[in-house]
Amino acid sequence: MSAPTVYDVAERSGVSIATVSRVYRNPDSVRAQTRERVLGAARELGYVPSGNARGLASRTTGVLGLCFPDYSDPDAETSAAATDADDDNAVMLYSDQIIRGMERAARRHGYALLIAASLDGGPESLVAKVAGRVDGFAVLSQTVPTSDLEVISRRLPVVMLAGPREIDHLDHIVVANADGERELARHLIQDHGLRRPAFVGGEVNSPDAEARFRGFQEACREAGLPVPEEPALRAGMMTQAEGARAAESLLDRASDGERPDALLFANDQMAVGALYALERRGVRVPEDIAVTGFDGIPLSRIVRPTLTTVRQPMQQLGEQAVELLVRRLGDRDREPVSLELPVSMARRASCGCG
Amino acid sequence: MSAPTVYDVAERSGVSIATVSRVYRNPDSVRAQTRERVLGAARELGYVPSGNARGLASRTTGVLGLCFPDYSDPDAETSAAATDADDDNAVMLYSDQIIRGMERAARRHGYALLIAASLDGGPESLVAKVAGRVDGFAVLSQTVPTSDLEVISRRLPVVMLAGPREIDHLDHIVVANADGERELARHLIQDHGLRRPAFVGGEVNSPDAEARFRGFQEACREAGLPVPEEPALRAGMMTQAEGARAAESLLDRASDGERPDALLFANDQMAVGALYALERRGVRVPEDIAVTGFDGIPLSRIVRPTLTTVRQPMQQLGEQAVELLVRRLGDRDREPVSLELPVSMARRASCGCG
DNA sequence: TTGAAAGCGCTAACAC
DNA sequence: GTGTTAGCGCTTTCAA
Repeated sequence: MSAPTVYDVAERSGVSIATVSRVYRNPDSVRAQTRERVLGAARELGYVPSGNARGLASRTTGVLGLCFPDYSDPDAETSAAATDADDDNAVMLYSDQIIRGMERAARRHGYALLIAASLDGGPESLVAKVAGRVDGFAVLSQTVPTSDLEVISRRLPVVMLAGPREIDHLDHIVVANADGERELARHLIQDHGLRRPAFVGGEVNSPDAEARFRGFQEACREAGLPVPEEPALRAGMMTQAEGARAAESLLDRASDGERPDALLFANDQMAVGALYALERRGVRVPEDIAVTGFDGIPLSRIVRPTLTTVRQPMQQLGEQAVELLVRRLGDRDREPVSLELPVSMARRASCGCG
Repeated sequence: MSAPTVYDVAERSGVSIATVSRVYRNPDSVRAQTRERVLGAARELGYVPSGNARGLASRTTGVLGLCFPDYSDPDAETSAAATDADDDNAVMLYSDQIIRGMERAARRHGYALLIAASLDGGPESLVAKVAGRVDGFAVLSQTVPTSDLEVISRRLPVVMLAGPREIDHLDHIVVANADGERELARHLIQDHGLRRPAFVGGEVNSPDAEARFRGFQEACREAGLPVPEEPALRAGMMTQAEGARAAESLLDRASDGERPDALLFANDQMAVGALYALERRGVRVPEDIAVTGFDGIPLSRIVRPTLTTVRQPMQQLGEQAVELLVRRLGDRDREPVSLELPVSMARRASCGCG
């Protein structure tokens, strides 16, 4: 009593397996009466076509994939307002937004979406699993070893998301990190008259953080301010805890005269952590010091003061990823493209705009 | 030059296809030296094992699925605070939370997650697609015709989420709708001394909304208030727009003396819509009238006044769904279970707790 | 430890 | 319209 197959359905409805197959793949190519008979038998038997067998025979799966890292911030602080632990789970992460964007776009094109967060493994790794079950997939940068992608991308379309273009024959989408941070810094300098901005970055190998730093540098240059060679500080994980530490260490480090008048963080998590730390030390934001983030996570709108930041269009990123995959599926030989999605600035209270 | 297969790898590394297979399935059963040779050949060739072929041969996919309806509120109003359209996309939907919960739990168990939102179709429907590619899957109620589930669940584990138990041999998880609403109403009546609460429900066939209404009734009964037979009003889609309309119509309908002093909505979306409508009419919340929702969507914390509501543990729902699936995969004959997840109340400003 | 061979359930020519 | 017949690429006994 194993699962019924086309053979069972065919036998029960007195047709050939080819006809059964047709009923599912192309109903109109079968006489209505025959079709009903087949469908009837299928219900009675509890027949469900095997996606595997189908995929194997037709060499397509109708599924697109996404590999992403686990983006949750393990040491997020609970804000004063959000006393309920449950609420923190309601914060939307990058991955959630990308998934949403991809799922919708995929649906429009008739695909389902297979998702898997990174997990290391030998030959039988995450990617392998996803790669073997989809027609094409998107990868968030730093999720999958480049060498694996190198191999896999020879066999199916892969689009790289939000990182550097590690493999140049792949489609690739980034957000305008440098542009966004430049505009943000320019706003602080020009509109708020701040003169001693400090940028808190991430690790050197975080391309997003580095691009944002470049934007910061450009704004300094434009404004005739000293252009730092390096971020004032680098955080490893870019978490809230590290943002808090960074804020404190930056205040401690400097004598009053040279204390920065603006802290530009490479992401919102750090900026939020800094906000808490500054509050604890009685430093007022934005009166004593301005604080900005990057990403536009929902939390940035909930903290007090609300956080001035740059919104990343993550949902769009997901949608575009699907578009590129679908397009490449349609034409394997098209030129690889590299898209840059525009970002938009959210001027809020933490820079003095609120 | 089609994709390389085990045969290609086998030939190139001078072993049999069985050995190649073993290298991927059970590396330790192959001599280290042989293994390296195989792996080397695989890289050179750009070999990626076909999930389809694998699934077909082994009758398992290593994938769990989720079918959900599209939960986005098409006519959500932009709140005064959220002037930027982008921000609205950052609101986390049920589906996002369930997906997150399922993905994490699935990952822990070594599964990937296949997701697909409802879309209608003939024999080649959404479910069929998902069902054929997974080892088991969860379905949000009202997403898939019961008759389809009936058939499919004969062949693989299905767990029903957040609805009535349509098929009694299936595992099933609900949240404590009635309990939550009862507690909420009790709070309004006992702690805030409100005497004329009105419940705004959904369609009769929305089991969640009905369960919440039952909770409301119970609270009225307990308190010795008149127990309504029916919700004061029923909304079809339970959107913000309908919530706004409901609030207005309820105010218009009653003369001042019998105007309700509390509006309990069957979900947050409607409650938020009502908040906007009341503000437009100059009715103060909670001074003139209390408003509550149900669900605990992030927006409920962002609107002003903040919305008193009942939080649904959607992420847990996803996690539990995976647990049930995994358990059933381990033992097809276990008794079907029906879990009820506890909810928790969020007392906020819109009921006067602010 | 490795190989040979028989499927897994379906699709896709190609006949009829 | 419908049936026949090869595979699709892998796992899995069973032998060696």
